[in-house]
Parts: sequence; structure tokens; C-alpha cells
Amino acid sequence: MHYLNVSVNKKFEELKDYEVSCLTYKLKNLLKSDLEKFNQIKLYNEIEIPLLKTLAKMEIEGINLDVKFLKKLSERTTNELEDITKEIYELAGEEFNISSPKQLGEVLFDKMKIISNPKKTKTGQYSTSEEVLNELSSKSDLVKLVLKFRSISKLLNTYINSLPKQLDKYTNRIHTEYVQTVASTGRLSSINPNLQNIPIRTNRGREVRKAFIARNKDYFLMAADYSQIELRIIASLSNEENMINAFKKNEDIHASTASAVFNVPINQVSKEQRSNAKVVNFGIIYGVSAFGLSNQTNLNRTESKQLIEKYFEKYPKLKQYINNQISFARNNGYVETVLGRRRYLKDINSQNSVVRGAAERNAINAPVQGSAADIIKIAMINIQRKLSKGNYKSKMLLQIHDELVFDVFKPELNEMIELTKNEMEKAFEINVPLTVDLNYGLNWLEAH
DNA sequence: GTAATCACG
DNA sequence: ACGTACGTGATTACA
Repeated sequence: MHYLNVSVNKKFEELKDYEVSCLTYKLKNLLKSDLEKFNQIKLYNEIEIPLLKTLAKMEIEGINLDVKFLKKLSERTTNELEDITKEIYELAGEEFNISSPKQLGEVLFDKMKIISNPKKTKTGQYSTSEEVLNELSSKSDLVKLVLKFRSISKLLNTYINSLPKQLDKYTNRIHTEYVQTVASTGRLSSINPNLQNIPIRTNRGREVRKAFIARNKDYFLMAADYSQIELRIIASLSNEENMINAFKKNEDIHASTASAVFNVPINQVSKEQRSNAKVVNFGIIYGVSAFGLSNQTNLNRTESKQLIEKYFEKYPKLKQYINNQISFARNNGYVETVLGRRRYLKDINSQNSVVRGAAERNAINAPVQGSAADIIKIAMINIQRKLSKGNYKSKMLLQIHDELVFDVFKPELNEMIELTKNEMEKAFEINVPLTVDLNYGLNWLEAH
């Protein structure tokens, strides 16, 4: 939030001044992109401009960070990283820069020759990506250690040591900046710092989430996220009744899909079947291919192909919708979301099948991802209006694509739960119910 | 400045 | 026969 420092001084009561400079700054940014859009005036006036003020308030509000906790975590983690570094040097028989993919590749594949035919990147370097290393880790302790080194140094450099440095010197809180103009689907992005990629998938990463805490002892941190919003949207857009009914019955959607494609009762779906069905459901949103599917599962390409065929047999309208989207894009040069947000696809009629294929996947994905973005934007605008009007002490702080995070003043808790859930679920009506999971606690991890 | 890698939805 | 999952941002190394 650099404009905060440039524009005014320290007093937080001068919120109005902050707001003005914030709006001006962002408006410029937005107008520029408006020129590139066409026939998007309604969207601009009814969504993006009102959202501007909502985002400004969130940015100015910021979020509290537990610096003491991060400091302790940093000490522990740094020690661990040093130990691992020594072990790696010992196994490698030399010291080198483990953070250099080039040097690491030379150690693993030239010196130690742990595999005969190493994968290369497009520039001809050895690939040492997580995916490659994971396959080699079973036969090499060195590779195992490198993977551990990578994950720890990522957490340390990007989050644990970096976030405390980005506390605002006047508010002592973390103020991200939301950008409305970079994501081609209509999503927001978050920068300086990015608070939309705070770790959650690993136990070690989850520690970082604990550092995001409520304003003070009178507050909880509350998180509300849409359940399966993208899948619900594509079910609705395609009018695929088999999927719509599963959502209406509030079934576990991946189990329901598995039950359909593997022909077993839903309560007898195996873990593996559910997991494979989940991958296809995700794949559908991205624009499936047998290759992509086999990459993500233990299935080979033939099995993947059969699974996709079976899937479309059970969800025929989905198949039809995908074909319709592609032909709409071919005829019109763009696709659009539920609010008419367009994504132009200049490569949709390309002679090059690789380039065209990518555009076709965009034609499927953009309306889905973009409609989800539209819907949460409506919810945010409406929630902010209610919070302002009602003079709530509770504040909306963060948006993470399908999730909103709040500082909730404890006496307002019940009211806030109701208000948030309600505004999110009724933000925009589609052919399936939208449901929101909501939790609260002392920190962001507890709020999940 | 670009490439590689990896954090998230 | 060929090459492929969608959307982002930050950090590090290296030319």
C-alpha cells in the first residue's frame, strides 16, 4: 500500500484522505484497462467501480500479524535449514548453492548420475522441479533432503522472514493491495504482499497461517468460503441435471461423480475412485485431456480416456456445453461470464492445434472462473455496504478468490455469521444452491 | 530482464 | 503425429 505513505501522514483518523488518494491511484489503473474492454460499461459501473471503494477499505484496514510468533518460528526453521544444508553437502561430497537449479542439476545428474536420462527444461537445463525430484526421491536420500530444503527455504524467504518486514509503520498491520486489472478471467490479484497464496497445504506451511490473528482480544478472525463454487457454476451453466441434483441433495460431489462413472452405490465408493473422480471434476473446469488426467492420477492415458468418456456419458449436458462454448468462441471471438464479462480469444481459430487447444481450454475455463469472481465481487460490495451502514466494528479484510476473511468484534459474532453467509449465498442466483462454509477463531488457521 | 521454482485458489 | 491441464505473485540465480 505504498500510496498510503506517499500521500498522507500517520493519523488513522484521516481515513478519508487515505481513501481519496487510494481511489485516485486505483482509478487510473482501472481506466486504462477500460479502454481495452468493449461493451463492458455496465460491468464497469455496477461492479468494478463500487468494488474499488470496497477494496480500498479492505486495504486500508489491513490485518494483524503475530510477529513474536513468526520470530520464534523463524529461529526454529532457520536452524533446521542449516542442519539440512550440512547434510546435503555431506551426501553430495561438496558445497554448492542448493538454491541454484543449475548447480543442483549438475550435482544430481552429472556428478552423482542418480538417473540415466534426466528431464530437461525448455532451455536445455536439467529440470529439478518438485515433480521430477518426487519421482527420484525413493532412491536417493539426497533428493529427499533437497525437497525438504526447498520447501523450508520457500516458507522462510517468502513468508516467515518477509511478512514482518512488510508491516506498515503507522498501523503496524499488513496491508495488501488488490489489483482489478491483471487477471484475464476477472479475478482479483493481490500484491505487496500477496495474501492470496499464504500456505495451507502442508503442516509446516499451516504454521504461517497461525500468524494472521484477530485485531485484539475483543475480536475473532472469521473466514467464509464458497463450497465448490466453480463446479456448481459449470453444472448450472450447462444445465447438467445429474450434477445439479447431486448439489441439490447436498451430496459429496466427488463421491457422487465416482458413484456415477464407476457404477457403484455412493456409500461404496472407494478412496481411489473418489480421488480419481475429483481429478476429473477439476479437469473439467480446466478443459480436460486424457494426457492431463493421466498426469494427475495413477491412470495411464487409455484408462484416462475411458474415464473421460464414461464421465461425459453420465454428464451429457456438460459435454454439450463444452462444445457449445467452443463454437460460440469460434463464431464471436470471445466468451463471457454470468455478468457478461468477456474474455477475447484471438487464438480460437488458430491453424496451430497447440495454440488453438489452449484457447479452447480458456473458452471453457474463463466463464467458470470469471463467473465465480463476479459472484464474490457482488457479495463483497453488498457486505461492505451493510457493514458501513450498520456502523459495524467488524471489518472485511481479505479476499482469496472464493473466501472472505473478517475481523469480527465479538459482540457482533452471531450477526456477522448470519450477514456474511446470507450475502454470499444470495449474491447471485444460479440453478444450484450456493453454500458457504464459515468458521472463526483466534487466527486464520483456526478460522478454517 | 528472463527462467525456474513453488506458494495459493 | 504432436504436445497439453485454468488463474495468479514472490524469490532466487544468472546472463
